[in-house]
Amino acid sequence: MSAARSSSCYTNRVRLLIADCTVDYDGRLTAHLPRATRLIMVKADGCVAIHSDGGAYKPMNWMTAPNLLIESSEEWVVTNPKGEALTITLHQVHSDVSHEFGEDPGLQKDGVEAHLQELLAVDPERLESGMRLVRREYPTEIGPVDLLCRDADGHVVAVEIKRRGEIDGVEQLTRYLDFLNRQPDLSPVRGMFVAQEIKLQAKTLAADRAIHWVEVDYDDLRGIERPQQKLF
Amino acid sequence: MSAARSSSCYTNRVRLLIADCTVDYDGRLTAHLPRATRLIMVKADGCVAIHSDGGAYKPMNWMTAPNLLIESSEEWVVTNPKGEALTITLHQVHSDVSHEFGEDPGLQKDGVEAHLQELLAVDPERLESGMRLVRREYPTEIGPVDLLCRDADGHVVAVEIKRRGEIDGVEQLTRYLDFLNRQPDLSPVRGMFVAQEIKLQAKTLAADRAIHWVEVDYDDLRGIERPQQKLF
DNA sequence: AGTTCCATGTCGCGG
DNA sequence: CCGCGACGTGGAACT
Repeated sequence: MSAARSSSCYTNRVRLLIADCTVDYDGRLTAHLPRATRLIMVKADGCVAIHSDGGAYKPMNWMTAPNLLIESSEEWVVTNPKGEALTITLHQVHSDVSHEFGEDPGLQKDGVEAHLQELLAVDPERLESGMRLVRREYPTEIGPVDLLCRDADGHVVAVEIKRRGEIDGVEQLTRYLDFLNRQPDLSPVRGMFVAQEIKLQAKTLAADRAIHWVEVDYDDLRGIERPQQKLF
Repeated sequence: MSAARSSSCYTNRVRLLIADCTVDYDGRLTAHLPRATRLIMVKADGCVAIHSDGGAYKPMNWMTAPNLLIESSEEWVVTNPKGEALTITLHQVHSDVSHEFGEDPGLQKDGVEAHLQELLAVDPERLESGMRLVRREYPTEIGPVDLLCRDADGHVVAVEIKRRGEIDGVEQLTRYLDFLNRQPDLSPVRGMFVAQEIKLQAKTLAADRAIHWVEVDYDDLRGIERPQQKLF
């Protein structure tokens, strides 16, 4: 039996196999797929995904790169350095094609939290008059605070930024405040919860904990970043 | 131009299109894919996924069911009831095949949190000497506590079980404790946070709130479940 | 339908 | 490489 060895030797190539197969995964959990017809996709980076005809974009089983694919006529064994293994038993192959893809220019995104944070770090006065940035991603024992600022009076303000303001964001900020207020050099620290849109529940909880909240308009902020756009 | 209308009219069928395309998504955010060769997958439930040749199983862009696909020769427009839209402009179609799949028997899983809970409910002494189970899924106003136990001294212990212990698990347990401690027949209730692996931050927060934490070994627990395996 | 919570989450960034 | 938090999280179970 000749076992072809192939890991990261693909180059911009996707292989699509439609086959009657049985699948076993043994790794972070144990899972088994009884025999049926499915799509097996092998991407350029060597990752393998087994799709059924439904259930959205998530495959039923998969292995992410980097991994090693040992392929014989009836069985594929995919293993990775973490000790996970995926075994695909091929009962009948209906189709096996592969296609060359060029380099992909990649996805361009807009409107995420990181961008909001950037814009507000540049101009904290948007949050409150006289606000100055101390540090972005200010570290604490239980995680980084999005923005640490000082207000017009020189008092420290911990700012938590979300795209959408929900109750767990207020919880997160509350935890930061608990820890920050134990540091004598910072205390008293007050909180500010910032999002494009804040749910009523979150506003209520914030108010109850004396945390100010601010809804910011993303397009307004962008306008500030590129004011020349408004001149024409 | 004839626009074919097709939403949930597929039956156990997957369509695979390999095409030079441009993609725009406008919904929860705005995203754009410049022109390149990609795989477009349409599943039986009408969901659409656009894959490049790398980057694990997650597609670069997608629309989950239910949605409406309006298809012309050069452009596909996928919309859903939430007002999101995916527009695929087809510059050149290299391949367009579809395959009939039978009914899929579905995935069989093992090793998830529910199983951990079962094993610990059978033998709570694994958590602490003298621990006895009062009830699994003990109901509170804000949700069920995984295990409610009594320790060797007869004090009530609320146990939260996770596969991996992170900070929000500690938050969840804290909320349960708040509620449980308001019940005079139970109070004082202490918390115990249990997982196969607990992150340092979660340990820190738990310790800060006087919540004990225990890391358990899943294979050990299974060994207890099937001790006969060890006899041979 | 709305909400909550799990997930083999995946992904990207900063230390 | 690990730790941490965001994500168009997705998806399932439960109210």
